[in-house]
Amino acid sequence: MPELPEVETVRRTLDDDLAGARITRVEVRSRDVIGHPDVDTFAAELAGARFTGAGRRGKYLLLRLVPGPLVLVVHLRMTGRLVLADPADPEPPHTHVIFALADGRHLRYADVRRFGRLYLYAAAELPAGVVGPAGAGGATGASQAPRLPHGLFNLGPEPLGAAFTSRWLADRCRGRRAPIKTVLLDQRVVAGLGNIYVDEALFRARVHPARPAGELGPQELRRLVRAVRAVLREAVERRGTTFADYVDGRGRPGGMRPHLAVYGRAGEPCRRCRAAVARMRVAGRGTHFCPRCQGDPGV
DNA sequence: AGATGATCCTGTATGC
DNA sequence: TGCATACAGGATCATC
Repeated sequence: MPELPEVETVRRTLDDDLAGARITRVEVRSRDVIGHPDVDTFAAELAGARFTGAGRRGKYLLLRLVPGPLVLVVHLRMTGRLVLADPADPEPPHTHVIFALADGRHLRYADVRRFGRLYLYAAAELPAGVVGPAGAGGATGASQAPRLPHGLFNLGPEPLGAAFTSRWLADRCRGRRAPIKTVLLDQRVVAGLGNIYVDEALFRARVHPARPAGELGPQELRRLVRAVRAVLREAVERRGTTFADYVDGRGRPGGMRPHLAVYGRAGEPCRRCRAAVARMRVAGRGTHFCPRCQGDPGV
């Protein structure tokens, strides 16, 4: 499942490999993977455009192009893959979009479950810089942001950036009885965490995933912010986690999986205390944790 | 208003 | 052995 480290790894590979490449033709085989605008406009606007660089916001990949400037926004969701390949290479199953490049290569979008989406925007339509926090401190209460087309317009701070602080997190947790895991998975709170790294961060911070968010103390929140940063930094360094589907822009799997402490390790010994890693359901998600290191959910 | 559940989708794993 | 069902999950939408 591509989360921030996986998307960042794809970004880096494509930023290196795609810069300067010009699109000659766009073939959309599955119309439902194009989220905006309509398919014909999407294909027509991109034909002839040239890639200038790759960015990322949360789990969204942002491929910049000229003229326009345009931004091709890609969300891989669960099983999406964006891979640059030689057309002679065997095509992955469930290939839905092909960008033929002037140099002969193909950028392919494949997605078994077809949950992922591709969007095309004029750069001017996208929020400038960091979208999430309104800047002014203590802006409690109603965030009067209107409901916008999709999540990209309503993202919280980057977890590896300066705006993601224990104070920010504390403000989002105050008074909430929802499990802390639910809060951390909310992309409006912090942009880029998914099921794997949330479980890993909670383990590193020694916080039980089902703890009501409003009951966490300042020290726990500080630990959590540090743990989120540490986990994501290490995962980026190891180029992401591959279970079944994830590969980077060159088709290579990530190297983080053997280093995960709890995710996917139910029944195996905790790396810290040797107690069996447990699995439960929190916020409708499979949740992995160490019952000894991460204490009680309640109180 | 905040939280929960259904929805999308298909490969893989489990159950009988 | 084979078929049927459960499960995985990010984000969105409907419904408490």
